[in-house]
Amino acid sequence: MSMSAALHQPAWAFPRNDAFSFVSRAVAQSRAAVNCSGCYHRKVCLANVVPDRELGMFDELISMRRKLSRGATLYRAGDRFEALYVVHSGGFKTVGRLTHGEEKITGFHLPGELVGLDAIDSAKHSYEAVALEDSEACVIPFARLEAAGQKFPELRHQLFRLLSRDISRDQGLMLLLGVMTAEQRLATFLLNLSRRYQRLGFSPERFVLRMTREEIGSYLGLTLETVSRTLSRFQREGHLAVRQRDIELKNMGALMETAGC
Amino acid sequence: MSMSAALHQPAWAFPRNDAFSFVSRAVAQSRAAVNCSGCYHRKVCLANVVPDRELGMFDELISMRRKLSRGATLYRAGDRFEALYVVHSGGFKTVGRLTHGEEKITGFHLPGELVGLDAIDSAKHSYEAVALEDSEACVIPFARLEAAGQKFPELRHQLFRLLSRDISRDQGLMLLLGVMTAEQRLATFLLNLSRRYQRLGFSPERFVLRMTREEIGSYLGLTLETVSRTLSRFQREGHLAVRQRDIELKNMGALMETAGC
DNA sequence: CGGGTTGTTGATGAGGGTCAAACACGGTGG
DNA sequence: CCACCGTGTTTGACCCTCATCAACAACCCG
Repeated sequence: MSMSAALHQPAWAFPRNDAFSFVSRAVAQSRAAVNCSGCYHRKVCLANVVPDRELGMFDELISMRRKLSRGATLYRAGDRFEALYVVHSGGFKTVGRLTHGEEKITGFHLPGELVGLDAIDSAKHSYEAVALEDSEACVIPFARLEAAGQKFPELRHQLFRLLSRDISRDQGLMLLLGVMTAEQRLATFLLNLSRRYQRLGFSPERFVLRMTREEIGSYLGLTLETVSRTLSRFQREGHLAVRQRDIELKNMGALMETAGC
Repeated sequence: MSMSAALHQPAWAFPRNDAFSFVSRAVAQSRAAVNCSGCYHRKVCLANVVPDRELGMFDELISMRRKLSRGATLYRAGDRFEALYVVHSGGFKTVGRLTHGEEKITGFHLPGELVGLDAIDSAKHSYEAVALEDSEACVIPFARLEAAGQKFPELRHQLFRLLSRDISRDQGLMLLLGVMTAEQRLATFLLNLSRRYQRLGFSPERFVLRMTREEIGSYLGLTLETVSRTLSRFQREGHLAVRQRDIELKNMGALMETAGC
């Protein structure tokens, strides 16, 4: 598992909210300037199945990029499903609501990841996607994407794979919620984040959590207090160092041990 | 919500294991005699997007039907992904395993439902599918299905929808596992089963559980004792009558109340 | 610099897990 | 036919993890 060569600067050093947004700075504020060919994420995104020379096709597919400030919603439960979204910068959470009002976060989504797949079936969103910080999302009208799939079998297959991956991911989370202790859940969560940051070219050992303890707790089926206490315990045991949202994993082996993988 | 006209006899009266297998009796034991046009389930199955006169296409698509006796596995974790399965008779559970050996059931699958969607991404099954009782599953080679999708946009769209539906389902279960009490989980579970039986033309009020308390517990993130106790409590409160695996929901309203939907 | 949000830590208790005993039911074989 | 066994279920007693309530500290931003 080699450190990505793309890691020019320590993620640790990034001020909050800048860890990813430097990418978007480069493409400026315009909503129209969507250009997959030059996108920093094209290798980890939906577009990565298309050979570079055909990336122009995506520039037509992706009509625009939406900018959302922290707390703004990409879509709400009940909204008509019209498009999928690829996180371009920042990050999102998807939130499910039980009719009684209790909320639970069902996923965190980093750049390059696809959001909104659950709504294809009923043509309505049943969850809500909220920006964890100032973020950008590329809008992919689903009808157009499906049509493009007609011409590009590779793209179609990739879509199937991404849907399938979401199912696997959710089933993993179900396992976590069903059988793991608080320690195991948190260790698993941190290691998962670590892998995803690494995939994006950041340090897998040091990163900035872009969600609150409460949000982590909601995702893991724990209270914020338990999250905080468990983090403290991990720190006491030397597995990691945590200061606010800055995390340094000092002993990934031990974390894997406690995570049970 | 009208009772289905297909309900000729009370599900209650069926001896165990016969609730669904009468269907398969009719098609005999042969592995080759797969014929969607005459299938009892064609209206609730993948095939339902294709007009009746084109159902013949499916008879070529679905190469065979596998017969499995109780406890037999349809596929194992690690198996190469080659086909999806539609439950034809009986029922299946999908089981996930944490490396440490702890198991958790991630889903129960009744006739007409699709199994194996999680494996498209990695081309390997990461879970295991086991027959809950003597069962049959139609085998749909995925490569062929994808190819057929090229010609039938309706079919392709339906596939996307089914994948998406699985995601929704899993996210619902995550909510359940993350925030619900034991009572809420069990009530939700029973109501969900009820709906699915109704969809198949059986009574939504009286049915036979085809899984053990332990399996229910595993699915809901509870122990078998808690499942048993909670069922007893529901019975004491008059919400249902339970004798072994025979369940009669006597007060669906109250159950919905406690389920919180 | 102050008020709001977020995070830490402690004390207490409840929901549900664990362990244990006994029962119900469906075979199986004498 | 009944004794026997194994699996599945019920119920009780006890205990542990994590939720709840509460106070306080740290940080952030205008």
